[in-house]
Amino acid sequence: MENIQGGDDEARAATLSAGFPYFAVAPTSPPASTSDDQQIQHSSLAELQLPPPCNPPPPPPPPLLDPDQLAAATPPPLPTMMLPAMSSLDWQSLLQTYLAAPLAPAGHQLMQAPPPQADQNSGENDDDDDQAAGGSSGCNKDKQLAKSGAGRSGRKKASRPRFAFQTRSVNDILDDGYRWRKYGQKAVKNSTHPRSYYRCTHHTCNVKKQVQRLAKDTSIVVTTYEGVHNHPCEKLMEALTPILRQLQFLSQF
DNA sequence: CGTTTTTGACCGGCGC
DNA sequence: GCGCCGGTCAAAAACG
Repeated sequence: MENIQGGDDEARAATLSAGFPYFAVAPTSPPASTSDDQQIQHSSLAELQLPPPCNPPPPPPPPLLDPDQLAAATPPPLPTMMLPAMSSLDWQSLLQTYLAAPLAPAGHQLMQAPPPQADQNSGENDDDDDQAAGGSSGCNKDKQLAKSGAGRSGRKKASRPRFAFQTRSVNDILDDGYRWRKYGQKAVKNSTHPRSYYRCTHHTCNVKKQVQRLAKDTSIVVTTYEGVHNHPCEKLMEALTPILRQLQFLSQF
């Protein structure tokens, strides 16, 4: 099985796009919320050589407002999406996951990553600076020894939905509307750039994401989301609040 | 002072 | 069984 985590980044991207369900995001215009120092370029689907979608996306819901009002009240339109055939449950999960980045600078390729797997490269002994990952050497801390054993039983759980973005940005961290806390950083094989690990700061939310730059094109950031948020996106709700207020106001008549 | 980031160590899976 | 590697933990440092 191709190594999705640590191998060549191009091979990784190719595997992601070729071997797994995906939906691609083809934004029509840059969002207004793009950060000042984020300069995003839009990559084309043809350039990425994605296969054709399995089926057309579901029809959009009818507008709730007069088109003129809608145009005045709503932010720039969400990107169009091409989606594979899935159950409605999968759709909910997929779309919720996609909502993890509604405010992110557009211009990204979104792919579903394979389920978590053992992803070691075999045999290769490439020279990278992954020194921190060395096995248990002579040094030990009493506290860590005390917590060893059942302390880290949460790893390698059942597979959760994972989706990878490719974003061309000078910023590693995209403003996706959620708050994240970094809990680790690792150097990975065949890449000069480390991979960063983030967890959603919401108390009950267990969504994680990994951020890494492509070795071959360091202007591209690969963001892999794992899990589905179980709470609303703060910034999305913030953006929607005026619209909801307007809807409430208009519903009085 | 509370929160977030950094960073070294540990754990578990897998290939050899 | 050993070593490599990705993922995670948690103490210390940095930050606002």
